[in-house]
Amino acid sequence: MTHKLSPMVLRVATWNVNSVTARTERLTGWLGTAKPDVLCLQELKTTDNAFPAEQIAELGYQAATWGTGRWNGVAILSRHDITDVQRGWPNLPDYEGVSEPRALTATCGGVRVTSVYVPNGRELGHAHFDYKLAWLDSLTASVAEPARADLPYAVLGDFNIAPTDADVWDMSLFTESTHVTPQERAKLADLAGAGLTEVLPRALKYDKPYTYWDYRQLAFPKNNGMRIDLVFGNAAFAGKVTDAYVDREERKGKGASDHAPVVVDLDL
DNA sequence: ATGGCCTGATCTTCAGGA
Repeated sequence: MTHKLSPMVLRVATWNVNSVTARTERLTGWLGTAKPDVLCLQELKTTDNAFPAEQIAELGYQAATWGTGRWNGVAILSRHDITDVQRGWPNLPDYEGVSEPRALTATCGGVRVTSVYVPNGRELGHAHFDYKLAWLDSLTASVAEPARADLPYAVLGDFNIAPTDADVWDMSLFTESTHVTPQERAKLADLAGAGLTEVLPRALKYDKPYTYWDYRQLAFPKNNGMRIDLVFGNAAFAGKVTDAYVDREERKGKGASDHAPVVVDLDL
């Protein structure tokens, strides 16, 4: 009689919390109910010292953070030991001379993950849009090695790009806008070309798995959303996915982030 | 029901978000 080890089930998620300070209660609540093993966070909007590490630790989570203050900021939370933490990568582009905290990589729970907050781009023709494209080029260069590795690896986060027209509630409103241009979408194709496959989430309600709804104009009740929080995994990661979904329930109610978490379940 | 912006700092006004 053979003895078979039970498979390692792992839940990995990503969530743009739009200020971890304003969202601490929401975050701890979601950790308690969704119970992710690994959670990538974006838009901390605070410093490493002010990150609510104690509240996170009470729930059994370690945290690696890279936050410098008012804008940006990324983190990786894990119920397993976090090792090999890397802030950004070599040749990470600056914006106006500042190296912004938009990417953090770490190994935990048998997977390696990069939490990314891709620059917004602001407007077509803006210097920030060029920064966004250059930043994505540097991301693609950085994943070349882990994309080919045997260790499951994924880039998760707020890409500020809707991969297809179907990922926007009304494309007629985006004729001269960032987030939907061929240039931006080509960068996602480059990421796929480097060996990372997109993990597509299912929707918990309606037909579109949107991840972001503006706070204004009743966007959420009307489901005027966008799918801009994405997951790209290498073969060792993508091949082990058993389910993926957008937790739109977390977008409901008072004190919600304008983004919903994306959850990926793996059977390693 | 899920309900007409939110957050943090430059702090009563603004930049940035997307």
